[in-house]
Amino acid sequence: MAKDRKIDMVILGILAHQDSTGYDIKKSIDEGIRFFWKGSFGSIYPALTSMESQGLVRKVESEKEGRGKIYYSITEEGRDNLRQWLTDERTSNELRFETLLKLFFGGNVKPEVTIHNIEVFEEQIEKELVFLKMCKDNLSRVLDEKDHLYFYLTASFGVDTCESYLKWCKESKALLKE
Amino acid sequence: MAKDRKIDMVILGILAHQDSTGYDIKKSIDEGIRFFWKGSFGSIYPALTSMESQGLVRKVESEKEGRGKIYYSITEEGRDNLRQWLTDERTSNELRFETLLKLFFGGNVKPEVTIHNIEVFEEQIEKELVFLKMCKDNLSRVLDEKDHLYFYLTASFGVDTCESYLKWCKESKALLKE
DNA sequence: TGGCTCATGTAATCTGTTACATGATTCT
DNA sequence: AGAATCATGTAACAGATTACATGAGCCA
Repeated sequence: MAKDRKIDMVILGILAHQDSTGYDIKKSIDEGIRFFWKGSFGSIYPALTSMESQGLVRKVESEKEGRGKIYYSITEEGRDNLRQWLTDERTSNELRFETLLKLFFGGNVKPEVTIHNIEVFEEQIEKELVFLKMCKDNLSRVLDEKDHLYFYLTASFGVDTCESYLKWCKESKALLKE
Repeated sequence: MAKDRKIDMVILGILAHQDSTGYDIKKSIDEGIRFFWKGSFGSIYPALTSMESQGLVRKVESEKEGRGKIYYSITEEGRDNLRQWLTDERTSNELRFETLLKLFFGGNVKPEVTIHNIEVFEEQIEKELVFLKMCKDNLSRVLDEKDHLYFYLTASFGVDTCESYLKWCKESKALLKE
């Protein structure tokens, strides 16, 4: 049984879609799931090494001696592992919003400080929303490919959530300005 | 300058509202901010010890030799630290939703598996929503006390967000059932 | 030639969780 | 008396980030 390390599952999921280098994996994370997951080189490379020794992934022989670039491919055992995790009901969902922490403790500073904090949050979310809408839009045009419906639903979640955040920001600022 | 450890700020924020024991702090976290923040005894007690040696909190002389129970109080330096953090624009907001990860990689299993995962998520959120609505409701009746408006806004964020999640769940399940 | 991005990897460190150990107090 | 909850604390470990070290390939 594989460890419960989530980065392993992220990597397996990405490799199940297409062979990738560690560098590619980092990009896939940053571009595809950054709204709800992060990953650094410092976790990706060691994970690849340990997963190779477990037989979950394997190095693809670099054609034309691509030198330096190391592509990884998922093995059948890796796919089994991935499916097992996907089927497992135990799922942890965590929010870690420092903005909400600062809001909760807002009574210790002037209301303007909290209003400003909300505005900073608002700007972050507005940027994220632009990005997510673009993803959703692009995906809506290629829904014929199997995996894309899932990518689309994920992007939709992000869009809906961000819009809900922004609505709350406006209402809260109004309440604080009273 | 204090470390950037977030648990320290959580503790300072709670102590700014009222003197507490480590045990109380854990309860406050679980009851007040669990929607977006977690904390365990294993992080709270060591943090209290180190913050005392930094002069950010101090032990309250336990009247009547309360034996065993150790109340902490925030110091002026602690308050300064808290306000400094509240005023600092740098704020990290992170989602870590395993459910979305499983959704994103849903192409590797039958649609029913993903639908079921969404349903599990839905149930979690429904429970959380009941709790958050209760908090919001209670707080709406005591908005006269200074800090309560901030608690109320935080609970509102939770309610709005959960409702948005639930709407998305319904729509996504419908799409997947096609 | 200089700078940017591509690309891999390691070491130090941080932060926190889990599990355990221990015992007091309160409720039934 | 026994169970549940209150209460504090430690040790082992997990999981990840940051900064660093290193160097290739490409473009202007």
